[in-house]
Order: sequence, then C-alpha cells, then structure tokens
Amino acid sequence: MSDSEEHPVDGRRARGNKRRAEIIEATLAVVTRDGAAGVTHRTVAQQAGITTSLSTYYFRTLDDLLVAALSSVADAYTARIRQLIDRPGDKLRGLAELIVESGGPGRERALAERELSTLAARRPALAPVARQWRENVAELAATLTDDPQAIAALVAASDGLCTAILIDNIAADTDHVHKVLSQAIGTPLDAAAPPRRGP
Amino acid sequence: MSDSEEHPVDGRRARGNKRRAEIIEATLAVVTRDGAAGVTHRTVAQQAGITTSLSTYYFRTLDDLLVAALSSVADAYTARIRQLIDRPGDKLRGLAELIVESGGPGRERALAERELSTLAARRPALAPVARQWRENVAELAATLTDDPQAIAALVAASDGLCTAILIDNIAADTDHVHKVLSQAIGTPLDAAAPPRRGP
DNA sequence: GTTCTACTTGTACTATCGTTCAAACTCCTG
DNA sequence: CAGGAGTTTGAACGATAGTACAAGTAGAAC
Repeated sequence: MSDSEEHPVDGRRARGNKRRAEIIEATLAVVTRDGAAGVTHRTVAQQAGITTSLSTYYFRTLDDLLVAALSSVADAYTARIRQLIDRPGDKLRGLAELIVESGGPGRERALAERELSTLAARRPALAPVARQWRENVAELAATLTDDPQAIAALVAASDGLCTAILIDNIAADTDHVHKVLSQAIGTPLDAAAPPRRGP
Repeated sequence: MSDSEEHPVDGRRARGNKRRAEIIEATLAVVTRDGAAGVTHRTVAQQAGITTSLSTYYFRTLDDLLVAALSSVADAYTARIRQLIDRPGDKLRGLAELIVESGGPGRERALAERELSTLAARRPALAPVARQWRENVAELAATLTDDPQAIAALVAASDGLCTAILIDNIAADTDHVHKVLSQAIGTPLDAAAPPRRGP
C-alpha cells in the first residue's frame, strides 16, 4: 500500500497481478449479470476465459473472491468521493452526479456494490469495506456543515437515493437528486458552493 | 382478496393454508440465518420440519417461494405504516421507532426484507413488492408536508437509516433517528405532531 | 361405504457446486 | 544451459442442489 510495487520487473508476478485484476473484473461482471448468488468459481472462470482451477489458485475460497471484488468497487467509489472533497467546486452537486451515475453508466457497478454490501451484514470481513461509502459521504458532508444531524441526514439520504434509483429503476435526474440532498442537509445552498478563489 | 375465504370449512384446504404460512415462516428464518442464498427447498423443509417434496408441492419453484416470502414481509411493514398514518399521534416519531426496531427485535425481518429487496433489482416479479415500503413512507410523509423534495428526502433518509442500522450494526437510538428524520423533512417539528382534536 | 380431492412421503435422477491435486507450461535466476 | 519459482491446465472427488414421480394418508362429497 505504501509503495506501488516492489517487483515490477518480474514478468511472472506481473502477469499474476494482471490475472488477479482480470478475475476480479470478471467477478463483478458475473455479479452484474446473475447477482452475487451467481458467483461461482466456474462462472467467474468462464467469464474471464480461464480454467476453474486458476480462479481457485488466486482466490483459495469464494469468500476471498467476494471480499476482493467488493473492496475493488469500494475503492473506486472512495477515489471518486475523495476527488470531490479535495477539489474545489460544488461538492453537493458532485455527489448528486455521482449518485445519478448509479442509474446510468455506473449501474452495473452500483448494483454489484449493493449486492455485495448486503452480504456484509452476514460476513464480518466485508463490513468495514461496506462501511466506507457512508464514511466518505459523511466526510464530504462535514465540509459543508458542522451539524451532526445534518451530516447523518445527508448520508442516509444519499444511501436511500441510490437504493431508489437501483431498485425502483426511477429516472435519475441530477437536479432532483441535488435538491433532495440540499433538503436533507438543511440550507446548504449558500454554504455548499461558495465561489472561493482558493488560497 | 375481497372476501376472506370461500371454503373455510374444508379442513384439508385449511391445513394447506396453514402449511403454506409455516413454509413462508421457515423461509424467512432461513433467510435470517443463512441469507437469501441459503434458501433451498431442502433447508426450508428442514427448518419447517417437513419433507422436501412438500415444499415443492406448495411452491413449485424457488422463485415462487421467494416472492411469497418477500410479499409476506412487505405486507407486515405496510400494515405497521398504515397504522401510523391512520392513527393520531406523532407520525414521525412512530416512523423513527419502526426504523429503530430494525436494529433490535425486528432485525431478522428487516434483514430478510433487505436481502429479498436486493433480489428485486434482478427479478421483475419482486420489484412492485419491494417498492411498497418506500411508497408507504412517502404516503406518511405526505401527511406532514406538501413539499415533494421534503417527501423524497424523508423517504430516502428512512431507507438510508435502515441500511446503516442493518449493515453497520450501529446503535439504534430513537431520539437520534427522529432528529435525523426531522432534519431530512425540513422543519416538521411544529407541523409533525399537531395536537389536533379531530375533525 | 365408496369415490374423489387435497395433502404427504420416500426415493431417485441429473446437474452443478467448492475444492483438491499432480502434471505441464512460462519465465526468472545463475 | 540447468534449475527453480510462479502460473496454468485437466481431471476428479464428495456434497448438495432443483426437480420429478409414484405410492400412501386424511378428510370431503355422495
């Protein structure tokens, strides 16, 4: 985690890492297509175009594979939200756009994340990973207000909006989501996007 | 649906209905214990103390069984919320108590509902059932405000709070949930529980 | 009592699952 | 080149899944 890679010159390990990523990608594709219940070593291997044993070589058990897949999705979302937090701009609108994505191009990923998050209620190993999304949103909210209730409301509303978009398959409109988020956090329209000139 | 039962005198059919309810109950118990993925005709039958074939006799396919189980849970929640809507009292606090229940005695049911709701994203037959909860909350919210954004925010926040309680396993405090709901809907503390004397 | 319907059981078939394992292949090391 | 570490394959084992089906039981209709 600290440094990128220690042996980037070893072609064997490089290939291994690439394979690992491919298998995770295939796993997400399977979750998207057939749901988390459809994830088996065989389906994942077929999706990745490899043999079943190779899947078990990299992920000894199915649990290992699911944890890795959820971690991958969660990391991607974390990066997106951190970008919103660090960069200047309307954070609330950025969050709204991120949520709306769950109904469009990012629907597969979001659906996969929801499936895997639900598993988290049952597998302690997944819980910390599943919690990341809410913690990140809370951090973003903390830059907009100091009111704990408002932060909690925004986090809950963000989660609920994602659910509604995914399950109900409702039309995802950025303006609408933005308004609902504003409503949840209170009166952030003044404080949310102050046209600061930066330091 | 219009009248209760047409042949309540037939002891055979009565036993059949009882068995059906028992199997649904066993299914929910299995979902609670092992997750939706753990639902098989065999596990359900064992949980119910019957034979496998009897489970398939009442629910020809596993899908039938899952749809019936989700419908059962959704109906129970619908009844609870309708009670809140129809009866006088602080509706928002009642909703908060209902949500908090998801972390306590009603955790099993709530978890089962979430698992089955997630399935709804994939099985169109489950979608209308899974939508009920949100529609009911929206109806409750409509009695508190006319602002569509506020209604949407309350619905989303309710859903998100349930998720947080279930997945993160956070301490569920009625006061806290109530405050967050109030924050989401705006300033309902005055309008939410007006001590009206009736019509 | 006879007949019919609804309920219940035991058993079996086929398919797929997770997982293991030894052998073959690829690439780095010396 | 030889040797070893990492990668990939094919086949197989035991367990469990959905489902089907014929036989048997309990209660209703006549």
